[in-house]
Amino acid sequence: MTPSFEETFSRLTEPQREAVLHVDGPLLVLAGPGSGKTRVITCRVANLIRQGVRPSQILAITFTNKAAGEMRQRVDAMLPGQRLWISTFHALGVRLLRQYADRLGLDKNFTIYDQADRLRVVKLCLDSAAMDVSRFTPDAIQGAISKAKNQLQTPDVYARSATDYFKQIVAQVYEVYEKKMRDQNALDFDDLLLWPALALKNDAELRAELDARFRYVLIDEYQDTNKAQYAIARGLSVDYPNLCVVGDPDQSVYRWRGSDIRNILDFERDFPQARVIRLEQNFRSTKAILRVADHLIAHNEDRKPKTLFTANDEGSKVGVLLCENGLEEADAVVARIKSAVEAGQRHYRDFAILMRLNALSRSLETAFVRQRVPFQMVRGVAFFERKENRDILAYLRLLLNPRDDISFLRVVNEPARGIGKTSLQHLQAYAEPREMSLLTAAEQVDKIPAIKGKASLGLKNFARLLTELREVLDATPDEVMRQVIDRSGYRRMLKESAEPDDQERLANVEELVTAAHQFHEEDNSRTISDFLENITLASDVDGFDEKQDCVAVMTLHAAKGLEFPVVYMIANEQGILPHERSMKEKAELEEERRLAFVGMTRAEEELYLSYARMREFRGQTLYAVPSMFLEELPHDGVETIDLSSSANRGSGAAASWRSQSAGASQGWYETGFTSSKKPAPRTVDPNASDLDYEVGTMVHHDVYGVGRITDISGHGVMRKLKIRFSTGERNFLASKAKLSIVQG
DNA sequence: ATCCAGTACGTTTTT
DNA sequence: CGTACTGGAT
Repeated sequence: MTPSFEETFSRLTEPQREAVLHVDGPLLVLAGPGSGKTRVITCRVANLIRQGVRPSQILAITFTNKAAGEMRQRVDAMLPGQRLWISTFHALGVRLLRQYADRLGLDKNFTIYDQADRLRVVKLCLDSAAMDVSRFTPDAIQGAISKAKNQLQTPDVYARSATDYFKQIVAQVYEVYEKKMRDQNALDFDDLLLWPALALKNDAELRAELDARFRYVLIDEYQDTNKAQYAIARGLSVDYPNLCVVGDPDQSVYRWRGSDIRNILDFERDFPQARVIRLEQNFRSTKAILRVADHLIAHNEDRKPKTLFTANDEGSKVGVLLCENGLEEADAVVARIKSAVEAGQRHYRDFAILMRLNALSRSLETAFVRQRVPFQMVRGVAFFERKENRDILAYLRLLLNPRDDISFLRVVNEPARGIGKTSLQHLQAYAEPREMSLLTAAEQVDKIPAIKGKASLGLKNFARLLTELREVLDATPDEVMRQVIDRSGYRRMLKESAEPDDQERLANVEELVTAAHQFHEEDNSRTISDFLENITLASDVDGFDEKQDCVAVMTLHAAKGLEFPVVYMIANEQGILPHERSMKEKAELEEERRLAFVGMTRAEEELYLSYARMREFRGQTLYAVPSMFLEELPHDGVETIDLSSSANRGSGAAASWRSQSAGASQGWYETGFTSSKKPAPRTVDPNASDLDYEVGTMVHHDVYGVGRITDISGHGVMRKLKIRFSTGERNFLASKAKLSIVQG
């Protein structure tokens, strides 16, 4: 399927070939959007191997695991069976830290804490240090710590530079935070970069060893590297400065996460002998799309100008769609996609809808369900963030790392074991001075006089449960998980619950087991520990499956690196794109513009930018202002299409609404067109499932047998059915439950 | 210890 | 409009 090296090489342009044939010494490839970057990187790796470089000496860094997987596949197609190291920076960090754990004073079974976990840790720090930080949110403190780590600042270094009051508070918390993390044998995302970076800096021997091991280093999306990542790249390229970085400053969109655009802008200064190659021919988009995107990005002052060009067709003009409100925008976009597919022009997989905020996905979801158009929300991680799944994962983490107090606290009373807040306070008071994990303390609960009765018994049972479960850790990942779910009582808790949502939770937990099973099927050497690591390091796009024939919905950030025949960018309004929190500083605003640029350049043939006259926000409907970026497009390059209901009604209604006061807009709000709590009439809201349920319908369920629907509530995917079986009444989600209608 | 009602509070973007 | 957390009652 994938063409051979010769075939691919023969079709490359001159600058592309130049990049591919470059072997030794530093190389900077400035690759515009759609410039065949992936092809060039893959070919270059293949060429290195053909030139006699051992695959094990090549390290390729990608931005997501998905990109890593794809590159591995492509290289394998050209040169089958070669084992080279392709991963993200974070995955590289984990592997190095596990391998060199002893040398760095780490326990190699460390747990990786995500955003939510580290916030818990910060809160624990604030509690235990009894600090008055009411002026600052834990989140702000956590953010400051993360930023410090991105800058390679350890607590002592940070403390020295802490000038203002906030920083002084952060410095104190940072120190306690680090101690807690060490006690719990946990590392956060930033540590996965910080530790390797510091190790390379401080351990000359280790640095030399790794530098020699990875003689050829290749980094994609280099414009989005931060200081720690830069230090890693640099440390691996001293004795063997064969560092090839690929990127596009105009696509740098992670400044807020510590990325430093200077890394790419200053590459030539860091490596004066560097070869610089520009890839400016675009193979992806039509002339019309490229011209509009290029015109927009030219408004950024802080950039290296470049000339993008394409030999592709002119194509149709970029469409700017005006809608009445967010709901109609979602409906209109989905309807247009649907009719294009039904006209036989396109497949659903040809379309992507891109948005600035995840919060915008809700109205889209309803529109998709209502119009019965298949779609995938590219937000793979969300599933694992559901409470029930996090609980099960916490059990597993605690099994693998008994010192993980965060996970302990999460599940010790889930399901309820009669262990309340006060008992846990006693437990913590016992454990802390003894430098003991909470689980160890629980094992010796008999020595804690303050805890007695039900709580004492509960803790003992919990400790015993974990000891027992630890014995099954060698089983397959899905089996371990099943054991956890069953023996912890979690399954029973959900199964016997009367809560309507708990049946869905049970289904989610089952799905988690399936995921673990599939993970093991793909490669049966992988363990439960690998599974957890995989989930934690997964990015949103990792869950995106382009083979499925459905419309892809994702954030602009997630869309980086992807391409689609037709792209819809929604909510092009001031405050959303650019985001209101990024409008004050010029540097931030320019990043927003780059984000818009990234979105627009994902499109191959058609591009539409929509915005609404009114947008619902925190339950209130407000007038929206079109994005300033729309004004920055070439006027003759776009075609405006008014889809708003006022235009369709052909009245002057829009003008009168516009002139109305806030009080009048409240009246509009109450008419039920926006966020009315009243369920919409059934005629405009067919249910999510193909089956038409009504109260009184007799249905069959695989587990409970035949029953009668007694109540229906909710809409779309959240449509709920109450069904009375001979064994009692139960609630189901219409879209999830395995039900069939019983005739007669 | 647990449950519930009431309220404060908040929204970028993510490895 | 949600949710996440608090403080009350049971």
